[in-house]
Amino acid sequence: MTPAPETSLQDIVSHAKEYGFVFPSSEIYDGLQAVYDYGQNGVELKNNLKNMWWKAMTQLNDNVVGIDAAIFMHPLTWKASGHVDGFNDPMIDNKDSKKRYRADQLLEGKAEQYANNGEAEKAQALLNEMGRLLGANDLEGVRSLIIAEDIKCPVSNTLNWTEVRQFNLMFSTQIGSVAEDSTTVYLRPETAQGIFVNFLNVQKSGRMKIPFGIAQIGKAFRNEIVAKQFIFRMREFEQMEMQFFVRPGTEMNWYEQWRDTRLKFHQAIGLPVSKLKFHIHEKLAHYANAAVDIEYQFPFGFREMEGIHSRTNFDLTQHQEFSKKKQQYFDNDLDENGKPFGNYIPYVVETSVGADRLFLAVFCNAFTKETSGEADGRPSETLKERTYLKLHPALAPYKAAILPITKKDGLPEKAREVEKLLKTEFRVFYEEKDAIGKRYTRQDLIGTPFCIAIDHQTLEDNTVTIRHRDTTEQERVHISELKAKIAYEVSEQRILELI
RNA sequence: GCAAAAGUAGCUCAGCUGGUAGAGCGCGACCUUGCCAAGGUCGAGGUCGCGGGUUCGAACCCCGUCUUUUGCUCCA
Repeated sequence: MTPAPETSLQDIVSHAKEYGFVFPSSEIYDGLQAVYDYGQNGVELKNNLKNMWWKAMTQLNDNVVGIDAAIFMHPLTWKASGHVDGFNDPMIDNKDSKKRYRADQLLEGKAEQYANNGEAEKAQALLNEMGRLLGANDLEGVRSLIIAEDIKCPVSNTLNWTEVRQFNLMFSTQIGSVAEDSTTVYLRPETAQGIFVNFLNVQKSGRMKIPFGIAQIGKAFRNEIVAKQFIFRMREFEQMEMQFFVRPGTEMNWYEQWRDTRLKFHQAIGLPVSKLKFHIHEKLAHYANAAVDIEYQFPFGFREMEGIHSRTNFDLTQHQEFSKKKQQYFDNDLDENGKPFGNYIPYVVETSVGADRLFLAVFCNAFTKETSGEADGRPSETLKERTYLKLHPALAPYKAAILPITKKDGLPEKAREVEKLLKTEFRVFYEEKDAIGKRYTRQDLIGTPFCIAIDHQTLEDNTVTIRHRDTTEQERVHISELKAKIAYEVSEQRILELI
């Protein structure tokens, strides 16, 4: 067997759609850009991944608990986090140079020119007018002002401007049925804030002692300017985040520890070391004092899959300020002088992985095309291509397929007995139509690790064959051994033990 | 957002200088079939992305529009 040439993203997208993993959203209406739906097999794989992550966080760590916060949050949350002000700029494009500018910066630049020419009053008037227009959200007015002030693009030196557009990261909607009484709320752009605002609730109700973590899986929404690369960047996506609260000064140790633990997780679910790497952030966000990405080698290159950030006490401090509620923790542990560490706002180490990106990584890695027959020098007609998903058995949508070799002589009845035996423990697939080879192939394409064939010998001695997906090899086992054998192969335990 | 290319059956595609649509695979039924996409018979499935225009007549020519892909830009 020889490995096929590098698979393209196109192959992945096609396979995902053809075999019920990922569909474009609203496809019958021509689709909705950057939104995708998970199909019948995709949802199983994604659920399995989320479940593995959840267990790796909460079950393996007695000081990590989970929550499920609402998507809607009080609007002040996003003031405190910086998402409202920091991520809300009026942008304008010059049609000739194709350059994009911040409209407010263009006007401020002009005002500065006036000031430098000794026309301070004119400068102030311009800034006031800009402030008024932006405050009233009058974007057309801002554009008119730019043209009236004869502000040209420094590259093309023309006034050929597009309209001013507000590039807001967040989606907004209204709470309250009557328009006048309604309040603008946002669909959360990250799940982390739901954890921060519940920090004290969890700490107190769970009697949690620092260090401890809060984990959450949930949808988040971002109004991305362009969306590309399939489910890698979507407007609606799912995050798996854990915020770990630590004593100030210890954050770097925890940061390093979680960074290594998270890498082990990705390896444990089957992603090869060679396709994973750390990418350390040189330029840090305003809230972080250390940050590293775990990148996976997608068909379009190494890209961020998970971020591990040391977020300092930025978020809790912000929430304390905006909510006027103390976010302190009293640390009873004793320092080197024998005194309690006392009150402080904890530091936070965040691990944040995109469920959809993890799905894509696992799917890309599992997607395997092999050709056989070439190496043994036979004529090219004997060349066979085989495509299968080399998913970790614990992640596969179906754990086993039950296939009577023919659909007569009582074999289907016998096979149904085997199905009944297994279906309460594993998700199994029963099929009796078509040739056995075709049925094997169908299971390969969706990543089912085991095919159990029922033949005439089964009727005599209660043995079946198990055919392994990756090797296509078969072994004969007694029906009574089936459950234990499959249970071992598909067990989550074998993954968790590696982390 | 800009530029280029492409949209025909579930998938991959063919369809000549304009004359009202085809193949392979897949799908469904039946027959045959003892292990890696098996053979046979029958069958379902397309207002050719959408909207206009030219023409006696448009999948094909023209205009617009939507979607996708690739490259640039953006990713605050």
